[in-house]
Amino acid sequence: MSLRYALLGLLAEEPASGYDLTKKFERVLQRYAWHAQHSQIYPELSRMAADGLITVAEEGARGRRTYAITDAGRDDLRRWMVNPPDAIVVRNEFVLRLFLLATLDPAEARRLLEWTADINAKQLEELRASVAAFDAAADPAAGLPMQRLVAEFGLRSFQVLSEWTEWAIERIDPPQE
Amino acid sequence: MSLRYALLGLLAEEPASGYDLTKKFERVLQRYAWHAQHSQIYPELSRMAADGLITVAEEGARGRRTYAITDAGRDDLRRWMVNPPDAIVVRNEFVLRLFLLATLDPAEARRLLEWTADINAKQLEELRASVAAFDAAADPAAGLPMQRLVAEFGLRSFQVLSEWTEWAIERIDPPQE
DNA sequence: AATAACATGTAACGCGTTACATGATTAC
DNA sequence: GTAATCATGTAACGCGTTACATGTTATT
Repeated sequence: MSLRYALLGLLAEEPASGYDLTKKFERVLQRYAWHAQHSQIYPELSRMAADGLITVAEEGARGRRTYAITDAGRDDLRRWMVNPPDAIVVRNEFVLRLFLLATLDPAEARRLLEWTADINAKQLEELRASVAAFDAAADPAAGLPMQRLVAEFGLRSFQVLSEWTEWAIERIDPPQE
Repeated sequence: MSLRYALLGLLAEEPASGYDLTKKFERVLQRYAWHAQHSQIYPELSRMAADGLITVAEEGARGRRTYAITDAGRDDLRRWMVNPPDAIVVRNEFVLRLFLLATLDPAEARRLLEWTADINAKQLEELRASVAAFDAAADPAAGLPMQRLVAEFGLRSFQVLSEWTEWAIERIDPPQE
């Protein structure tokens, strides 16, 4: 059911088409929170419309259908948001590899960590740039919007992974080649 | 296919039964890396045995079957470990709620963050205790084993979430009740 | 004797991925 | 005119969850 609430949450910010939502998943949610492809999104939007959680707000060119959240949808979303489950369940193939690092020999483990550090550094740089652009444009008198709070969480998470990989590489057996 | 490699990885450390593996998932992997229940684990073990990646090493009381990884299994696992995908895909319902925090009013968002901080603090304490016990028993002359490296990643991740929730709560609109 | 923990199995259903399929509009 | 992007849809298959189902061994 998480897909449904991810979609509802995005539609709570602004109306969007299945195509728009697919792009948002790719650009943002996939790396941190949730993933879905268009083949899953389109049928789910139809079901959500049938359930009265969203409505077609506009029909555009190329069969584009822009959906908007309804009051019933907002209610449903709110209920889900304030009733989190008590167990945290995560699926992260990348972290799974970290857990199984001990099954590699030190040289290979080192290489995997270096790869990790690499792609992480790239993602951190991207996020840093977009946050900097946002901060430059923002009104310093106003409070931080929620989106900025979450971006901060992203920054700090990348930062930790970056520091940890450096720390771990230093501690792996063959200290240098 | 990640389930298969999670199981192979655990069996690479030591032989285990489906029951043992189910417990390991619950205790360790679920929170950070991967999740599976016994109903998924038992059939997968049968398939892995049929594919020659593991073998029944021992049959015990109550129909217990202890599996051990084979050389073919180690090869397969190694191949998977050193060939990570280039996109990071994460499913984390908890982080999804953080992304959708903006859909709640400030008071509710604050409550959700406080709940987050709470369960996070508990998990951090548990991990801290088990790491402290491990460090006390470890030989200071030997290098840190991989498992200790990963535990460090867990500690730092919890630490970041803890600091961030505190930071975010301070920045949410109604500064106090 | 009862309860908890150990131990495995499977059927039904729902969620998620891959692949196939089609067509319109925009930019070069 | 042709390639890229926009835009949607669905079938087949594989992965994951829930629920049902059964029996053994250890502890109190």
